[in-house]
Amino acid sequence: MTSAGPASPPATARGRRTRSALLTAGRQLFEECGFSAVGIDDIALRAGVSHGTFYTWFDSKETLLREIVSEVAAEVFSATSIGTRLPAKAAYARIEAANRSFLRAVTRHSRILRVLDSLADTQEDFRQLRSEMRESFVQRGMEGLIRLQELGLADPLLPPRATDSALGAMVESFAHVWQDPVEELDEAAAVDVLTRLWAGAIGLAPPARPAGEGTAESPGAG
Amino acid sequence: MTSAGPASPPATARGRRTRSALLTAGRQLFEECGFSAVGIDDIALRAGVSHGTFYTWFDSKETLLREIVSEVAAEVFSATSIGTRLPAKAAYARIEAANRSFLRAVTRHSRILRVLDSLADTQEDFRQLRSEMRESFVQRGMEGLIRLQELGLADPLLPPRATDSALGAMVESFAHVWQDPVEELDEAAAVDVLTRLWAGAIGLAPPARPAGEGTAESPGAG
Amino acid sequence: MTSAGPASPPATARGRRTRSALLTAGRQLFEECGFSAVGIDDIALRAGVSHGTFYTWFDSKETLLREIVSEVAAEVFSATSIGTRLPAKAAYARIEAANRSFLRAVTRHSRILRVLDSLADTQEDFRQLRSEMRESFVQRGMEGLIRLQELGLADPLLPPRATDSALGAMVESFAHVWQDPVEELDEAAAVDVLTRLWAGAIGLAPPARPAGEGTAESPGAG
Amino acid sequence: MTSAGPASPPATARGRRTRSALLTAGRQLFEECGFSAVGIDDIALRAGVSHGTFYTWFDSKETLLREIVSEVAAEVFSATSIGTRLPAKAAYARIEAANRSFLRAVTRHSRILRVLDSLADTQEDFRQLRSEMRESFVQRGMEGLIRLQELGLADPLLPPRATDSALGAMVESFAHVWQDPVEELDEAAAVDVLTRLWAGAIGLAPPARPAGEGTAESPGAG
DNA sequence: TATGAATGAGAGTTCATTCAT
DNA sequence: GATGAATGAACTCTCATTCAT
Repeated sequence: MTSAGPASPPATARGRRTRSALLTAGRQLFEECGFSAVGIDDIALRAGVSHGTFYTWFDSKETLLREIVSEVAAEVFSATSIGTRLPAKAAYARIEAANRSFLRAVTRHSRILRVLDSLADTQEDFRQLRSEMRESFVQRGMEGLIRLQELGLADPLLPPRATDSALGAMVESFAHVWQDPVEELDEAAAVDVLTRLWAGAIGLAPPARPAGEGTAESPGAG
Repeated sequence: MTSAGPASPPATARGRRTRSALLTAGRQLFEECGFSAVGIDDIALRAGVSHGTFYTWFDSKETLLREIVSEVAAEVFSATSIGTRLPAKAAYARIEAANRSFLRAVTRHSRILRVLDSLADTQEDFRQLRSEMRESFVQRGMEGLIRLQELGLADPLLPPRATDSALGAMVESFAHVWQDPVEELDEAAAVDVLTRLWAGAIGLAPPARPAGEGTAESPGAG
Repeated sequence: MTSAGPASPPATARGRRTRSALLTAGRQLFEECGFSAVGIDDIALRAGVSHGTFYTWFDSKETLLREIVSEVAAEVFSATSIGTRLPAKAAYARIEAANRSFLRAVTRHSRILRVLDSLADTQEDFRQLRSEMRESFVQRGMEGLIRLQELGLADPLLPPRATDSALGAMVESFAHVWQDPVEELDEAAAVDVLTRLWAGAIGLAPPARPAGEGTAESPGAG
Repeated sequence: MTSAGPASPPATARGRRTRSALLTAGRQLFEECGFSAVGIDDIALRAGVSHGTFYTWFDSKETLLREIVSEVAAEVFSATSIGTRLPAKAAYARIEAANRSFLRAVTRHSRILRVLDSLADTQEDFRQLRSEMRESFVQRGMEGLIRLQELGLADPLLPPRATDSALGAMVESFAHVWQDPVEELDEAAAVDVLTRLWAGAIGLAPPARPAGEGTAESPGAG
């Protein structure tokens, strides 16, 4: 009889608090243990409510994840449009800005994005979300690359999509690997390396005035 | 987890057959559905043996995966040493060879590597295996890069570890993304693009005589 | 079961409205889905009130059903006394009147009576109510039958209680089966058949004057 | 991954024993408490196995019931064909035989049939099974009645389907009511009354020589 | 009175693992 | 070695009921 109802939004302050406590608890636990290792009980426990309350606000564990992931996706999407407004001649700076913003977004959400990854291999809708996030970044890059190729500033032999796909993957993966204590770079240094690599890869010369850049040598020590 | 028994190696031909049927079935299923979605039942069923027989040969589902993954790791490790013996002057060709071999290895095992990834976030020993696989590739690259920097053939400002970490991640991730039908590159083209990007990234000039390379322009159309 | 509170009768017009909305909604839903398949949520939803309001008016789901069923029982009881006042000689007409009225009552409440049936098998108080409803009908019949036997108008060999029990069950069950579209009889025809069977069963001759009975032939077509 | 498998039939004696213990336990409990009040745990407990074992043999509680009910249905169907082979002239005896056999079958399975009833109101497949059981009995009766009408031995005004539907319902319902200690008839007496009523209802004269029937008067005392 | 949130016992079900044969 | 049955902890989800506002 009872339908799987969309678990309507909270109507009171208390409800709002509970709901967001569950959201937070869920996110933390998914990040710590992965999706399937986390039980509803664990989430409710950490949120400080009874396990039945979980279902007052979410239809299922999957629904909860979907909502968490949507928030993240929104942030990543918005990170994607950074640097667009810089003037065309500042190509290097644009790439740098885009890299910084993307690196930052991915880094902040690294763990949950990996949870998403693991589900994307199996479930269609998560896969889709995953591709969309990548695609939005690749798109921006492609447009830039094509313009640079037309201006004679980038290697014209590079196929734009594959190129940006590879370079985007580089930044994203780097963000994940970077989490582990193996590397000791601060954000500025990481962005610097990635941008340098990116620019070099597409044949774009770094900005003419290399003098006194504070960031360039610090990573050299690592 | 469980320390029931060491699940001794097969002593008969029949045993050998059964064991490897389970190994194969397990691998296929893990690739198709991921780790946690596959049950012992499913594995036994596909291997054509009964339920309980699984435990004659493996202590647990995890043990099975560990063995599967070890095989893959060995292959990836060996792919890592390719190109080492080329003479120092052929830097571009060495990178190309290394990329081809790594790309090929990762591509062949893409799905199972992703299963490994998803467990590595949570379980220490899988995480370790994962880093070792990466590290072995990064090591080779670093050595090469340092030599090139000493010879004045590569950008001396690049920090070797971070650089190779990023570029290695680029190749590996590309291999995964490449599986999906979005990109339409054959292996040769993919290797070409990746190597071109790699070389450009570290400031290494492509081989002097670029004339008449069959692979270079075909991807340019995409 | 629960003895929370007596759920006092409504003191305001608004209360009266709410209470009867719940009663109506409950009845509809029980009829549509059976007792255990209906949730408090469903009832409140259909009554247009909130979840918790239900308990302002009823102690439990069972209490609600009990009240619904009581109303029905009252109607069935009163249907039972029909035809009593006809003169003794019009035996056939009396039986016919009783059948019509009982058939009508049972038919109108067929679904809820079946809900009652299903609970009566397990819960004593519902069982009791059930028997009382039957008994009241059987009683009337028995009195009539005994008189007819004394007058030599009915088969003296028939044990009155068993006879009326069986014939009463016939009418009641027929009412339930009749709901399904298998049979295509209108009420008049149904009453006619049942009464004919009843009268024949106890050996009572149908009314002497059979001429021009409108109902007799219509069912003959079915 | 794992499919809802049909829970294959037992391959060993132990399996057979367990399975039938569950069947028996389930039947007893359904009869005692109704369907929804019985839990898997209860069934397993009474069968003397762990609750997980239930699912080795049955997919769900419903599956179990379906199997129990199927057995009953088979018995009732076979009870339906009794008396068919008696010679046409022995109409009364045929009806009596049919009634005895049907009454016996329904009586033996009274409780479980009521469980079936309660589910039939809501679930289509159970409803179907229920109608089929009734229909098979009604069919036999109709054929007999039509022949008797043609021979001038039964009231020609009675519509055959409705008549037999009503009379069948009478026997069946009587069987249920009869369970309760209200009535004190042995089987022979019950069959006698029902058959007498049935015969009378359709206008068939009882066997000419009623002298010295042992069963006829004993119930008359009740 | 009415509301919406919280509760928690308990339901059905799954599945890695154990074990007698 | 292989088999098929048994196990029971763990899990997701439901819902009648309570309660603060």
